[in-house]
Amino acid sequence: MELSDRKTKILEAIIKNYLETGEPVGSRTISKYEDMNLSSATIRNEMSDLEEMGYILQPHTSAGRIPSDKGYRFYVDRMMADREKEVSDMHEMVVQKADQLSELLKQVARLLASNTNYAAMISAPQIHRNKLKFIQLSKVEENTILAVIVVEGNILKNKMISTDQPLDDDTILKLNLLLNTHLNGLSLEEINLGLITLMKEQAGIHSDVVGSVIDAVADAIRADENLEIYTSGANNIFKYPELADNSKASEIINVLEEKNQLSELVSDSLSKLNEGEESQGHGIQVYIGSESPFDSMKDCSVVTATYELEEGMRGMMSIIGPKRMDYLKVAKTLKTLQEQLDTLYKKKEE
Amino acid sequence: MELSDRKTKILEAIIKNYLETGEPVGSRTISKYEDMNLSSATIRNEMSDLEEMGYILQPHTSAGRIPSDKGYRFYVDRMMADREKEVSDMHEMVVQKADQLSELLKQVARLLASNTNYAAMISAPQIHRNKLKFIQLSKVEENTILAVIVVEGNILKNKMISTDQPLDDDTILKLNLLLNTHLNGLSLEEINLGLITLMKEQAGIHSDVVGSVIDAVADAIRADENLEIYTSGANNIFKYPELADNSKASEIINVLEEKNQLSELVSDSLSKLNEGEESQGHGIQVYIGSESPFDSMKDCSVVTATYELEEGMRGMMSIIGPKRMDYLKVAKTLKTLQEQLDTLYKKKEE
DNA sequence: ATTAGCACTCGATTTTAATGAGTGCTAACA
DNA sequence: TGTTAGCACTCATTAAAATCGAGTGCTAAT
Repeated sequence: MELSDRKTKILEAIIKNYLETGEPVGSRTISKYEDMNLSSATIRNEMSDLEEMGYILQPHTSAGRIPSDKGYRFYVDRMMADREKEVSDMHEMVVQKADQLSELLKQVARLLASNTNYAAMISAPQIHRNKLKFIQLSKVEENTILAVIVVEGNILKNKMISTDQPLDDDTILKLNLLLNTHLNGLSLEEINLGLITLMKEQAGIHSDVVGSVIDAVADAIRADENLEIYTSGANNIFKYPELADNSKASEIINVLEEKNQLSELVSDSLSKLNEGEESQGHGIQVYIGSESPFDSMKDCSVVTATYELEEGMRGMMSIIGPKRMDYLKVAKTLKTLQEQLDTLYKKKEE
Repeated sequence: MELSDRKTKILEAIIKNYLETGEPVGSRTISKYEDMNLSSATIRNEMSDLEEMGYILQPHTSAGRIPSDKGYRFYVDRMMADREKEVSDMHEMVVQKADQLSELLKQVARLLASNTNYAAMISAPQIHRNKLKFIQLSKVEENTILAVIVVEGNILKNKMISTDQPLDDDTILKLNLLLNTHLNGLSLEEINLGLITLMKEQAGIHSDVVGSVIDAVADAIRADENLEIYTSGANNIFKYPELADNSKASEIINVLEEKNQLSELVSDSLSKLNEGEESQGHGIQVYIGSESPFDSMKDCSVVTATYELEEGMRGMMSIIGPKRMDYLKVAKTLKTLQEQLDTLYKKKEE
């Protein structure tokens, strides 16, 4: 069967109404719309077709219709297409510059949640081009030295290293030189066993220090493993009765708190974006119900967007809410913040 | 009225039963206990007295009795007193050493939550004796230098500083020397305006760099402001019907997620502990219902314990659950982890 | 092709009744 | 005088029944 213009119009009306009310919508309701000069009976017939086509469904016999995942998908795709419709009732939403990256991210998460009334999360940016830039050893205590490792993108890693014997300043200077001359500018792959052995040899009795430093370097470069994620507005889900029931709420809260599933989502979303699926504009992805990469979100929709803070430093933010979320507003909010983060970066550049 | 032995026994029986069932307990139930050779009528009379004295209350006429906050308090104090009763059915609860402090804390939070079936939180340790130990400037890029600041207790703070003109290695060395000779060993109070001005003068055209570094030092020393807190097991609250109702759950989840109230709790609890109120053994504090420092926890009990990771690095962990929580087990669990963290520290020392 | 009309369905809400755990009080008892 | 059996009463909870009404599908008329 074809999706006629009229069917489209009716489907859209159903979804819009359901988004607002959260209640199944009946034929009568639709027929009362001004620009819909049809009787409820006609609407019923069309609805019956739409149901057969899989766009809507009945929670039970003799109830109104609600959108199916397919129906939502139709709506979202359509909405994304004509995005010229600007939503203008945006809250004040200004990202303050923060000297701590973590503070900035927390702030953004909070903004997202409070503006949308859904739950929000944001991941710290992941680095892509991970080359070692710089190593600095310094003596902190008699038997303790501090290694500071700087990776491209100015990501830092600190490590305290205890030594058997006290090291004098001169030795530290030498080790510093040794490490920097050998390792600077290298990526993880380029630091091979041969190189490590060579350096250990040259370090003589201090080879254990070199070993520790190299471990720290490895940690610093693949920092994405312990991907930091910040969330906000988890309690917003209680505003939507369809999510507020105990077992569902518990599951969602758990996902938001334990974060490990979220980090999968981040990887998934980032990699999809990198594959160049930018067709849907500005890298905004929508997962509706069962489209989500994991089960625990099957009653929710997740809208994700990437952001780029500095060259190559990409992170992801997302909104988690009921399927009947206000997709338009959410997309708009995400986009606004995307732009703001972008601007913030540019300012920094100057 | 006096709390006779018999009243005490009955009160304890009521509370114990309520902790298990979560239901109001009636006179008949108590009278059936083997070691309680009294008829339900007698129990009723005693209960009536206990209610008058404020230890128990009726949710409504003709319902059984439940403990009041005062009743819980009585029970907890008593329980804390004879703590020789060891609970032995502890889960495997071994803290793995982690090189990242944050990983360690997350792990502990998770252990607490999974062992108790309540929500858990832990704060990163706060430093008390905050003296500057060491500053290291290094050049990272042409116009960027990195300042690493080490404070007593080996807390680190990094800051990237952009400069107007490029700095040569020699200048950096000089600034390093300048900063370290003047500032080492000083606390926040001791770094006064006079000293700062003096240093800026000596730095000549590079006074702005000195300024930036001093800012970073200030940040590092009062690091307690952005006190990190980790939570786990928030969804456990759904296991207790009296907390699982939407508005209450929402409030609790919110507190756990937004953390700022928790950090007040941390300060409160740490300062109380520092005042030497160690009478209740091992620094374990119990807040029952309205005893809690904030309203949002009025339906919960909060049990807190401090831990000490290294000399002077004290943090706080706590369990948040229903008033009818298993106080004994919770106290035991906290104590076990306290000890483990302690051991971990000692191992590190060797 | 559209629509008015009508019987029918079924979740939700309200009403009513039944249940039973628990109380307070009184009078009898040791 | 403290303890207890007995009884009338209360009231949340549960179950069952009745009612409501939004919504449907189908049919016959336009």
